[in-house]
Amino acid sequence: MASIEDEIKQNKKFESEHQKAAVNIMFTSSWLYNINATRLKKHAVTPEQFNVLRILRGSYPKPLMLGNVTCRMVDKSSNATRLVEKLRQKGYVKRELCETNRRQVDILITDKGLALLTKIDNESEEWLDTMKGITKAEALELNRLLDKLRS
Amino acid sequence: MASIEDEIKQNKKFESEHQKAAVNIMFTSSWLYNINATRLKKHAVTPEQFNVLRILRGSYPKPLMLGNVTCRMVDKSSNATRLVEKLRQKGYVKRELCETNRRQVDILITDKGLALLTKIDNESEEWLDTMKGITKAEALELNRLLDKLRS
DNA sequence: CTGCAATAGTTGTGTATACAACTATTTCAA
DNA sequence: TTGAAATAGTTGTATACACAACTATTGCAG
Repeated sequence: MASIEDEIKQNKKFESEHQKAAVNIMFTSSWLYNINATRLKKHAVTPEQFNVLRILRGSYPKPLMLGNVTCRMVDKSSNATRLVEKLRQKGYVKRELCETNRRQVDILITDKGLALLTKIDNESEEWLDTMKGITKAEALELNRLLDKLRS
Repeated sequence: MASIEDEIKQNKKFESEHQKAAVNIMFTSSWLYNINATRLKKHAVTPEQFNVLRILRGSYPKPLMLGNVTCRMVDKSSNATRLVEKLRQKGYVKRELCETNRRQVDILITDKGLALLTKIDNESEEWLDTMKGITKAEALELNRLLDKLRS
């Protein structure tokens, strides 16, 4: 079970190589997402919540305002508010009202949040295995093609 | 704004080309999805509903049982029931109880559903434009790399 | 100053997905 | 023949996203 035609049991050929590539990207993304979700499930966080935590670690020890979390997310959305609230309930992040600009909410990852990421990092060899179907040179080429597609 | 690092405003480099490729695939998938969703919005169907309609057209005039719709979907889910119900309410599909196996529900696209797809096909040049950032040869290479990654 | 536009975030509604528990029907082995 | 397992689909609950309407605060042009 390798080709995208087999994966989605498509009888007819795709209309074009370009259309096939579009479907292939979305299908492969879904495949990656599900592997990731399964791996994170034992820690009771979703891929989206995990992504937010990594963004906050990238800024640590400086907090990030909510808008700067949003614009760094893989899937942009207007829901950073609700994602952050879920993480706050679990004790992984803190919310602080900004003194100098009272419209703004600063988000900071807690020690508990950092510890969770460290634990997940330590067991992420299996996750890298997911990507080992292609060589480093091929990954490089894949990145080049995807960047070019979007430009 | 081209590279994936810029898109998600990543300060540090990725740990590896492989990890970067994983993020890049998911980001590009989200980018494609949103373009597609916007294009379909004027017809009041979602990309998921559109995908189901195309699957049913692929089988037309033979109906497909629900399970065979599910396994052809880009995003597998246990919700074909609910997607089909939305399409039925809009008059784009019909549900028929199968005579020979009463567990099974056969789904058939209606004339109205076929007409909708035809209309959307006719205006899909803009959608193909989305993919024209890469050449046909590059699309072919992209498909090869994605299929290899998943194998 | 003053009030309008811009900025930052929150929330309601509709849609979709993940998972698990559930009903109904069919198959098949003891 | 019968009852457990397999198959096909439905539904409840939790999570997340898209969009739009909303509050609150800040900035700035006149």
